[in-house]
Amino acid sequence: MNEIPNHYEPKEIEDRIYKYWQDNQLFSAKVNPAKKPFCIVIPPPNVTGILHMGHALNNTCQDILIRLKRMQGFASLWMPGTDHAGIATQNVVERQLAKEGLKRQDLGREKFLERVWLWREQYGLTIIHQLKKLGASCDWARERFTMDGEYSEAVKEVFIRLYQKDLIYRGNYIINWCPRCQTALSDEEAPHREVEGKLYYIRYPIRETRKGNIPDFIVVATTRPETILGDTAVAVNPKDKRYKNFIGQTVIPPLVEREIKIIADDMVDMKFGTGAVKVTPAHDPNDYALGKKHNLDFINIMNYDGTLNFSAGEYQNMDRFEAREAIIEDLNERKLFEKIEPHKHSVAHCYRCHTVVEPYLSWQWFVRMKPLAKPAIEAVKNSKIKFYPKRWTKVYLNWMENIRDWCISRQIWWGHRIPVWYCRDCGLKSGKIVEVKSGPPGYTTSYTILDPKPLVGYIRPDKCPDCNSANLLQDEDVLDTWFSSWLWPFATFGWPIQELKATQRTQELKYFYPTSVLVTAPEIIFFWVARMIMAGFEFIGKEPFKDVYIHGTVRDIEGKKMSKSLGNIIDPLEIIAQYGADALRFSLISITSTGQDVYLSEEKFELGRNFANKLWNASRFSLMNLDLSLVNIDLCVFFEKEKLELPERWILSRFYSILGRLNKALDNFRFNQAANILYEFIWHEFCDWYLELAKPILVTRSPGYQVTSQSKNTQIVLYKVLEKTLRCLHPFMPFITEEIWQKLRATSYLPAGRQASAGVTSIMTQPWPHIQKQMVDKDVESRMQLAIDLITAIRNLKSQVKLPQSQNVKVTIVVKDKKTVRILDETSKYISYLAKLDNLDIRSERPAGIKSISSIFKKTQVLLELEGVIDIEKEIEKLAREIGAITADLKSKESRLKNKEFLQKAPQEVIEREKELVTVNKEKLAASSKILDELKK
RNA sequence: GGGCGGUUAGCUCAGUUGGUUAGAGUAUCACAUUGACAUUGUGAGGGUCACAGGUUCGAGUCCUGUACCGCCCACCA
Repeated sequence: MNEIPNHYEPKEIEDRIYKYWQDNQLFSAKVNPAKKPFCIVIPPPNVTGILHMGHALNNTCQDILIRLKRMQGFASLWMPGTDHAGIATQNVVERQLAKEGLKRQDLGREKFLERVWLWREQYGLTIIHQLKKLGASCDWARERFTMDGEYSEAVKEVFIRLYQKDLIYRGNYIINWCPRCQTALSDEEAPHREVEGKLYYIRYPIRETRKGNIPDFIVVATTRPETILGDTAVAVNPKDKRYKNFIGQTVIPPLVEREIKIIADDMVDMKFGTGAVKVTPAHDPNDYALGKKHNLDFINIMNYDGTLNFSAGEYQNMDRFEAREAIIEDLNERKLFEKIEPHKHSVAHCYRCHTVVEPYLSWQWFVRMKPLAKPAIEAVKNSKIKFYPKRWTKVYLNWMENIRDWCISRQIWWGHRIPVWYCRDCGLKSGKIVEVKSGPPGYTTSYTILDPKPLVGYIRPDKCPDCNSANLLQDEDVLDTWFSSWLWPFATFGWPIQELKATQRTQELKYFYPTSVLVTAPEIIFFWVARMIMAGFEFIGKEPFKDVYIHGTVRDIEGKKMSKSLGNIIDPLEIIAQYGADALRFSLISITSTGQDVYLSEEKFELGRNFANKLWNASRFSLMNLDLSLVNIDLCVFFEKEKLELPERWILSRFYSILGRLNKALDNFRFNQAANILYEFIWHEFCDWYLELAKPILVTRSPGYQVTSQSKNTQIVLYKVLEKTLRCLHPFMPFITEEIWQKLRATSYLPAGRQASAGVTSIMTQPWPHIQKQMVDKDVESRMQLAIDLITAIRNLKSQVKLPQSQNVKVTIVVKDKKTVRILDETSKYISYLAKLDNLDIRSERPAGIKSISSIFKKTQVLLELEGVIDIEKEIEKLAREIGAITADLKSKESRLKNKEFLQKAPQEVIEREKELVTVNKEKLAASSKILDELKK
């Protein structure tokens, strides 16, 4: 086994192992009535996506669960796929076109879509390859794409069903418009960001003055002066005494040939600005409401691209921000500009291109959300669906209970086209379809359709039911990407086609739905999680998943979100190349506390790398010293644990102790805790103590080597613990555990007959270790712990006198307690070996006249005898300090034990422990004082 | 304006029903080194658990308030 390299080299191993898993279809999950299902649907990454640390964390969590459940005997399915990401993907392809000097309109819709599909074929699977690098054990045969033919049928089906239930409608409302992407956005797609804006105070001249005490203008405050051009009223609060006489007056908005009224409405906040507000119903949601209420005109002043339109008069074709500047200048000239104030406020931005979003009045399709939200609220309230950590429940419910209708139409080309047709003949004739040229000359005509009476269907209708015309026009818009992703947990199983074909697909949906856990980031709760829950109840009648695990956001070391524009990205693939996928996974998981954001820097991956290397070398050591023909799991003879030596019984007990804690942590999605339990066990128990104790038994050349009849047991126990530990670690570090396990498994040692029947073997398909309570022995653990503590105490003493640890010394342990003496008899050989002692003397009294330094540990006193080396003065000083500390501690404990309330109210075991400590401390104190006296002589 | 999270060692963070002397990783220092591993080993130093009150026999942990940092939501003209 000397050919095993003494450093773990992930590069050579990972690709080979991943191929082995795939070649043997180990990720595949099938309906199996004998097993319970466990299913996770992947949050489908965008086809434009490249793997970032957020993905790495997200998918590592999922892979841990999937691999764990697979080992635990579930039919464990991880459903993979990608999202077509309408706006994002269209933007990417448009940028590509721009390099060729083209716009999408130059190609036309069909050709453009061909280009997008081509792009998808070329680059769209990048992220899938990257997930494989990470070790994701998805059932790749099932990979889905939200634009797949089958999936698109599901989207259409859903649209039609909702339309038929009157849960989808078309209407002319103020929506969020991105002038750069030139499409409507949902509220969630237009997040608000705080900006340092300005508040402009502007004078609106009053047409006539009835009473002399009114000045000849009213001042309004606005952050968007360009919208003056669309003003159709000025509003004040009816309770506002300042403006009592203004109500009903006519004013002339600056720069506009128009007369508008001053109206009164409670909505106006008297404390803000001047208490008078300009009303632009076509460009502000509040003003829109006022406009409806007071029957105002709606004047749209803007083109799709954010330039001003013909309603803007001399400002036509100016960009909205240019126009703002120009207008302020002109107002200044006309003495209608009062003042300007800095004003912090939050402004909606496009979530794709970060352009400032414009509230824009337009015809769009909406989903009525209140009825859909009802069962989705119920399900979370009665814990049918649980959030981990719990606090997200409140966030979810708060959003759900205040849900607003969802704008689902997008004015882009890449996506599911809305399955709606209009009649061009009777529509145009009745003036309900208006043709508008929105772009520069030569561009495709776009249609503004005003008539909300569409023909909704699965396929294009032959003719118009009203006028029999075949001249039909399909709605130009496509659906919001999230209108397809919200169907992910069931559309990926072929819904609704499976309803028509009562095939295997139906069974699969029945078997795997509701899925088990959804693992995702908080940013996506509203976009996706909430909507999936609504869709699940609406279309399947059941929740889409039982648990929602929300992990934190990955940030850079300064707490900033990682993003390309900030240049603070740590590329997971580079980390994989440098440290290995296992190191990436383990590091990420260990430093991510449940639900807490992760602050990442590159050196944090050394944790995982070092750990992988440690495990590799511990295994290497084991493989060098194990007789695999003896210890192979299939040949393992039954052994009685009573016949084992203490270290063997100890490590077995420790393993089964941590297994319980590990299971509990995993059940509660405490991944970091689980990882730390394994790290601690492997490094600081298995390697630091057990392997060290096994050396003199296994390694002939080891200094303490002794032939013992126990060596066979040692081998078996070492093998067993290592093999089971590898299984426990496998979900976290799949590659290295498989590689070592295969070496350890050494199938060549299997008898010929067994080899053939064994078939494909992989740690992936091994059972998760079972709890064995009888192996946990707290008494064994405490006996071994005493030895460990004494060894540490001796090493500490050596360090105090600056002796190398390898220096053999004489030690006396003074102990009166008979039970402890017995334990020491059992463990003295381990203590002598690991603490490197020439001689270990166990006595009941401190030998008179020896010069030594000492350490007092519980009831035992450890003396290190070093003729001539001892610095008596220093030792006296140290003892005096110790005596002071013990005395103080004793004092507080004794007073606590005198406190009646403490004795009455504290649990018995706490009181016992305190009493015990008082006795121990008293003995310590006595011993220390005695030594002090002796030394002083 | 509302909600949520954070504040613990120089740094990054654990700490699950309140109970011995508050832990890890990392950095620092000392010592070690030829057979598992320098991606190592053995030790050491380093903390008023943000602050102020309160509940309790007992508070890093529970309650109230304050400060600072961060995030989310809201029709902040």
